[in-house]
This record gives sequence, structure tokens and C-alpha cells, in this order.
Amino acid sequence: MNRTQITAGRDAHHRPKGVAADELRRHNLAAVVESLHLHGPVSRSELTATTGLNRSTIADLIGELTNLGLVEEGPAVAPSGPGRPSPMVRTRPQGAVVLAIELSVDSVAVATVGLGGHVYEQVRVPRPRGESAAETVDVVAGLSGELIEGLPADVILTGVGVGVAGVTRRSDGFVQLAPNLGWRNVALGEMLASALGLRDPVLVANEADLGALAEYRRGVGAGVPHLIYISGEAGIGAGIIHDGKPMLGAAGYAGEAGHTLINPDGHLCRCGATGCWETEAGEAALARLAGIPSSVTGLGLVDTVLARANDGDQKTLDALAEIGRWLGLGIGNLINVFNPQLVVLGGFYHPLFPFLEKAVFEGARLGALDAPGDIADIAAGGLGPDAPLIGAAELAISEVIADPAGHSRARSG
Amino acid sequence: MNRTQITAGRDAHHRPKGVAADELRRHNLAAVVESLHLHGPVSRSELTATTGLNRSTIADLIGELTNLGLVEEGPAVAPSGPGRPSPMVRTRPQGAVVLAIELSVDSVAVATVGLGGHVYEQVRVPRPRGESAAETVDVVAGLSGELIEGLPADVILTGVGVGVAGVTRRSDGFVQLAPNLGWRNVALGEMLASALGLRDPVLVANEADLGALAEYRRGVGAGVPHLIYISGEAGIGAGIIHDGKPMLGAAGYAGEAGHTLINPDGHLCRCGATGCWETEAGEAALARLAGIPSSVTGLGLVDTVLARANDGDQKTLDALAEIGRWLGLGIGNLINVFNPQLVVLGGFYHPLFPFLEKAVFEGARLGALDAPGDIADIAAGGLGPDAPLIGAAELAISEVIADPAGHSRARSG
DNA sequence: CGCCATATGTTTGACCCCGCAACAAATTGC
DNA sequence: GCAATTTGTTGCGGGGTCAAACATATGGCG
Repeated sequence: MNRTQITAGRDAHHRPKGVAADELRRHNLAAVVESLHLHGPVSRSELTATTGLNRSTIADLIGELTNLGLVEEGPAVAPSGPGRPSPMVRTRPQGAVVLAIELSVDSVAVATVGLGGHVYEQVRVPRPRGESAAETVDVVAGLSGELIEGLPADVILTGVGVGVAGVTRRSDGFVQLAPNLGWRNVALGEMLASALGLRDPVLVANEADLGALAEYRRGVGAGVPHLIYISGEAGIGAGIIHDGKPMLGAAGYAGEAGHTLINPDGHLCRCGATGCWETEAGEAALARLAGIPSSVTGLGLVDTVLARANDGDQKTLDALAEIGRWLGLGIGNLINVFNPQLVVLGGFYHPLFPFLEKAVFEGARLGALDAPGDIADIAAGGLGPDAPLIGAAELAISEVIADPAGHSRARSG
Repeated sequence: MNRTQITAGRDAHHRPKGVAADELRRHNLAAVVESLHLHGPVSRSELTATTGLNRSTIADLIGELTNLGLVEEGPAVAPSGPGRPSPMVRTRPQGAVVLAIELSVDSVAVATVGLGGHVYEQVRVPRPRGESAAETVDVVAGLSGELIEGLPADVILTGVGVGVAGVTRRSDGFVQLAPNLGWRNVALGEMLASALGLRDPVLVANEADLGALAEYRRGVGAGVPHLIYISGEAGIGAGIIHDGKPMLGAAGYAGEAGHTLINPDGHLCRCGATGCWETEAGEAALARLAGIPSSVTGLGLVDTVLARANDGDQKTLDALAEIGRWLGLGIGNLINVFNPQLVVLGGFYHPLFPFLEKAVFEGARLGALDAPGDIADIAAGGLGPDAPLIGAAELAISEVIADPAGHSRARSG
């Protein structure tokens, strides 16, 4: 708590800004690119319908985007009725390619992804628990170099997105605390920028926030404007999409739900407190209740539990029911506080979902009030373990989408 | 939890909309009105600076707003340097007046408020606990009629805002559950609309959401874009301002933090669950711990506690420390999840704040992670018990601000 | 008191962006 | 092969903002 810093924030009084005509153009260009990026190729005439803009305006916008190399037109397909067929418009992936990086507890992954979501290449390698930030950055830089080498010659690299399992400041990619990676106060954004040697900005975000973004844009939550993504790795993190936009809080720390108090008589958390949600519903709780040594973690733990559960081992099933119950109770809390339409389970909850489902729903039903509970669903993620990686790509691509012309200008200028 | 309804939401896939030129005008008119509404009179030249718009554009906008009766220009004041003095621009309160209504547990209040925040008149009367919705609406309609009668002849009434201590659906003002008012499934928006007999729309919102809005616009949180307002009445509610905008969730239920689980071994809540935050930190907990009969509630309870605390009664002080601790722990949870810059305490926490402060800060420090905790402050509200009432006015006035020309058109057409 | 410097309101013209209407083009169906 | 239909294309007009030139209102200075 800080009684003085707030005054600084207050000086930045909200002063509504006016907007000129070029802002209009930027907005409309972004609307077209976003639509194509998210929903794939559509005909010109469909674009006029969905955007509400005039035929001639759409023609003009597409012309500009074509010149920018972000979009191309193809032949019309399946002219279903009478009338002149409308050509299909699609993104040009090579017009804007980003490097996506995920630094997770047990693995790191790198991918090259183009506008529209085309994945050029993707690799994932294991990461030893306890590896230092410098070492991990080295590994990632190596992988990134290879992937960039492997790209076709005509692609334009335009940004880097990074997901990391820790408390991350958005403004500069500074990782305050990543207990499960064993990191603290790491200037990850800077380190990666210099290790990669690219002139593009490096955007660093929390893994759960990116999982949420990915599931919202391309997963089970596609088009659901109010959703929460629960990332179960060593700890628990939550990413929140509110009204179609990531909810980040003042500095980007929002969603640290793993360390909310849910059971004062519970177990000691590595954050120093007692009874945090993740001590009752997280990986450590699962190992503890299932009677598996705490040295078995990550994928090893999941595989062991999954094997035993499939064999019908009662102790394992009970353990899953118990952490499922706590998981559900915590989800109920989040439902009360955020009123989402959907809660998406990722991380190790994803493969275990069939065994957790019943207890999770019961716990959530118990914890949530009727009104918000009635409109909330719970589901396993649609993108599996790659959700945060895809989210990292989306994060970087969003910069291009937000200002297609400005971005290209900056690149050629 | 509902496994089917979500598909309906998904059909409403986010399709980015294009924007035409008139939207630009609306935005800029709104920017000017909002600036004047929030920050009071400013000179024309200051407006050009803060909005970033051109001198000539500002002149044009002010001309239109003057014609609409929303704004007027006065003589320049205090020309500090050389140069032609710039006339002051201020809101014309009578150009858009709203009726604000607050339905609280122990009292109801009504006010007439003009653009810029000018309060014409304001009344508050006690409300017996247990009064039915129909009875309360009757009382409020009577008070409203008197206040509207008392308005000057030239004012233009333009909307109604209502705050109610319950789980409220924003779209139609339907109150799902107001346990502390004793209401359930009340079509409050409709009832008030017909009882008032006005043609203006009636906007109903949760009391805590309006408290947050009020403290953000005119209270201790003025200009702090990430804040949480805690409303301590019979229960606990939270209103969230995120990035300068109310965070409402999918249906407007967001912020029901009073019923988040914080102590599984705690007390039974009237919501049916055990160990909700409000059973540990709410009014009932205070009475229980201070040894005051549960029949003493609301203001009576606060007065009793305050008197005893001022006398140095140890049992009362201990009770305050205990609920302060729980309050702080719950605030710590909210800080982790929302990463706010400021947490504002309202309702009965406001008068008791001096006795709660120490324990609240300790609890919050314990519950919050370092990173979000370092940038969060906790403070008593700046508007006292009237915060939700002022918020109700702001809610209704926001409609005018968002589209000044359109609103006037609708009125005269 | 008159002049200059300065800041700001006012007017005019230009540009950008979008919508509209007329026309041209491409397809279906008869 | 022709009408109906849908959509791309072109030219025009209007709304909105900006930039520049001009007009106006002040303070400072000699």
C-alpha cells in the first residue's frame, strides 16, 4: 500500500481527447484488417455488410491495404445466387509476421506467425526447472534465430510477443516475480530485445493473459466478449477478457488470482501467505493429495495422475475431485466478481478436465450467486497447451491491426 | 452454470464496425461536454490545448453546444499574460437535468442534478428494513414529484438514474436479488418508469457501481482510472472502474465481491453459502463481535459502535480490528485480481475508517502480492454517504454527454 | 498615449473521408 | 439472348477538421 504514489496518478486527470479525420481512417482500416485476421477470407460484399461501410469506401480501404501488402484479393468463390460475384479478400500472411515466444515452467516455445494466424514454424523444447533467466533467454534467442532464418524471403517481420509465467509489468516487460520459474526482478523485455538483435519492440505479457487472448480470438471462447482463462501451471493465473478487451489493471498485474485467500486454515504458499487458491487447487495440492512425491512436477505429474486415474485408482480420483472442488469454488468467486460468460481451463487442467469437470461445476455452483452463475459456462481450452504461445503472437499482431498504415509507414521510413 | 446459453453469445461474434464522419463529430462534442462537466469552467484556449483540436474546430463545437443549450460562454477571467483573453466556457446546468434516486437499505434519497454537477435539491428519508418494493417505489415517486415541481421553469429534464443495493441487470433494470432490501426478482426499472410517469428512460444500477462512478468523477478517486469502491451496507458490494470506465461484466452483475468465499470455516451467509467475505467483514460480523444485538442495524449500529469506540471500549475496538483485518484481506484479494490504484471505502466503513484503517492496511498488505500492493492505496470515500446518489446522477447524465446533439434532437423531435 | 509583441477569436479555403447515385460489369434464370 | 440481380467503379457532394491569413484584445514599454 502506498499513500503518496497515487497523487502522481491523479495528476494525470482524464482529459477527453478530440479526434481528427485521419483517426477515422485508421479505425476503419483496422476494422477491415481485424475482421479478416479473425474470421478469415470473406467477400468484399460481406465486408460492406459486416462493417456497415459503403461499397465505395470498402473498395478504397482494400485498395490501400493491398498497397500496404497486408491484404490481397482472389477470385470469387461459390456465387450462390444471381448478381455479379464478389471477390474474396484475404490477409497476406507475409505482409506482417511476428515472433511469438512462450516461457513456461517446464518448456519454452517459439513460433513465427503471420497476419491471419498462419503459423510458419513452431518449436517447443523442455526447460529444466530452476534455469536462470539469462540461460532461458539464450535458448530462446537461438531458437528464434533459426525460425527467422527459415522464413521465406519476402516476409516482413514486424514485432515480438512474449508470454511468461509471472507477474509482469506491461509497459516495459519487467518481470517482478515469477516464483514458479524461480525469477525475481528480471528485465526480460530488455534482455530479449538485445539478445534477439531485432529493431522491433518486444511486448511481454503474463502467460494467463495471453491464454485468454488466444482462446478469445481462436479458441473455445471465440467471439465471447466476457471470458476468463485459468492457467494451471505450477501456480494458478487468470487472464480476463472484458467486453472483448484484455483487462490488465493499472500496471498489467491484474488476474493474479492464484494468490487470493480462499482458506485461512489451508496450506502455506510459496508467496508467504497461507491458504491461497493455488495451494488448495494447484499442482502442489494435486501431488500432495494424490500421494505423489513433490519432486514429480509438470508433465511428469500430469502423466502419472492421468495414468492412475484411467486405471480407476481411487486415491487419485479423490484427489482430483478435491482439487476440482477447490478449483470450482475459486471459479465461483471469479464469476461473482467478473460476471463472465465463459471460464476456460488451460494448463494442466486441460488434460485433466474430464476427471475434474463434475467437481468443478459443483464447486462453482456452490460458490457463485445464481444470477451470474446462470450465464457462466466452464469449458476446457480449445487450443491446448499452445494457447499462451498463440496469444503471444496475437499480442504482437494486434499492433499491426490497430494501425495498419502507420505500422507500414514506420517500417519503410 | 449453463452449457447451452453460451452458444447464443458466440453467434454474436465480434464483427468490427466501421465508423462514418458523423461519429467523429459526436465524439468531439462529447469530449468537450465531458471536460466541462468534470473539470468545471475553462477558457476556450485551454480546451484547444486539452482536446488537441484546432481553434476553429473548438469554436464550431462550442457554437453548436451553445445552440443546444448545454453550454454558455462568459467573460474571460484573470488574463495572466499578454494576448487576447479567452472567454470562459461553462456548462448550462438547466440544459440537462436528471433525477437521481438511491434505494439503500436504511434510507432512500432523491436529488435533481444538472449538467456540470449542480445539485438543485436533495432529500433523504429513512426506509424501514423490510419495506416492499412497491411501497418504496411509492415513496420515491412522491419525493421525485416534489423535487421536479421545485425545479425552475426553464430546465430540461433528460433522464433518471437509480442506484439499488442489489444484484441488478443493467439492460432493463431488473433486480434479481437484493437480500438486504428483502427483494427478489423485482422489475424495478419498469415500476419506477410507470410510477414516475416520465417519458425519459430509467437507468438502474448497483449501488456500489454508482459509488465507484461518483468517487471516480467527483470524489477521492477523481481522475484515478483504476479504482475499486467498497460499499459496506448490510452486505458488501464492490464497484470497479477499470481504465476510466465502469467494469460491469456480461450482464452488469460484476463486483459481487461480498459473496466470494474467504473463510470456509466461517459463518453462514444469507446467500446460503458459508464464509462469504461479508459474513466476516460485514455489518453482521461487526454486531456479532462487538456484542451488539443483531436487531440493531444500519445507522443505529454505527452510532453505537462509534460511541463505544470513542469511549475506548476494548471489546468494540477489538471487534473493529477484527473486521478491519478481514476487510483488508478481502481488499488484498481484489488488489491481486484487479490491480487498482485506489480502493475507496464507502457505506458504514466510511465513518468507522479511523478505527479500521490500521487493521485494513495490515490485512491488505498480507493478502496482496508485492507488485500490485505497492501501487494500491486505500482511502475513505470523499463523498460520504451520498456517493451512490451522486453516481446515479452521473449515470443518467452520461447519456447526454455521450451524444449531446442526438440527445437534444430526440428531445425536441 | 501610441506602438509592438503576444495570444486568441474569426474567416476562408483546402483536404480528407465517407456516402450517394449513376453507370458498368458479371452472373443466374428463363 | 434477354431480363433480373448483385456488385464493382466512378464522379460528385457534404460533413468535419485543419492551416493560414486576418482581426481583435490584452500587457508592456518608451
